[in-house]
Amino acid sequence: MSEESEPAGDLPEYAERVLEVAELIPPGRVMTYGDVAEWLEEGGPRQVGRVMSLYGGAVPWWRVVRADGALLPGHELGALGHYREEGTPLREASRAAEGHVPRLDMKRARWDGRTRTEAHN
DNA sequence: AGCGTGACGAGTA
DNA sequence: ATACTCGCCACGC
Repeated sequence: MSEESEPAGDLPEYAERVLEVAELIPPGRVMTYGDVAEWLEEGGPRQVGRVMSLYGGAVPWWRVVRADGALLPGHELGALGHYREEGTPLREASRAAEGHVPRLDMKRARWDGRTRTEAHN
């Protein structure tokens, strides 16, 4: 009573917004944590990351990635499976090191939110 | 109230 | 390209 608390079963408004953006990202494309934060004009990359860590399971979490294109620690193979399935531009190691998980090709995979779905080839 | 931590990002060495 | 530092901001102890 004296203080406000989050109603169980519902998410904080900020979290809801973040998840909403995550769902907007078209398949084969990704957005960085920083981009999402900027797009929301609120919070920062770390806040977005926190939301994803807590509630990301309800949305295509693999489309929200780090700016350097590294896959999520602990979910690399899971994310990689989705990327291959969606045709997300990956930057496979030219060094052909086995066991080395490829990183995302941010240059091509990064989505600016222009609903552009156009060809990048 | 202070301190450490984290699904971050950019800059520097 | 990798490693490290600093800035950022919310949360937990």
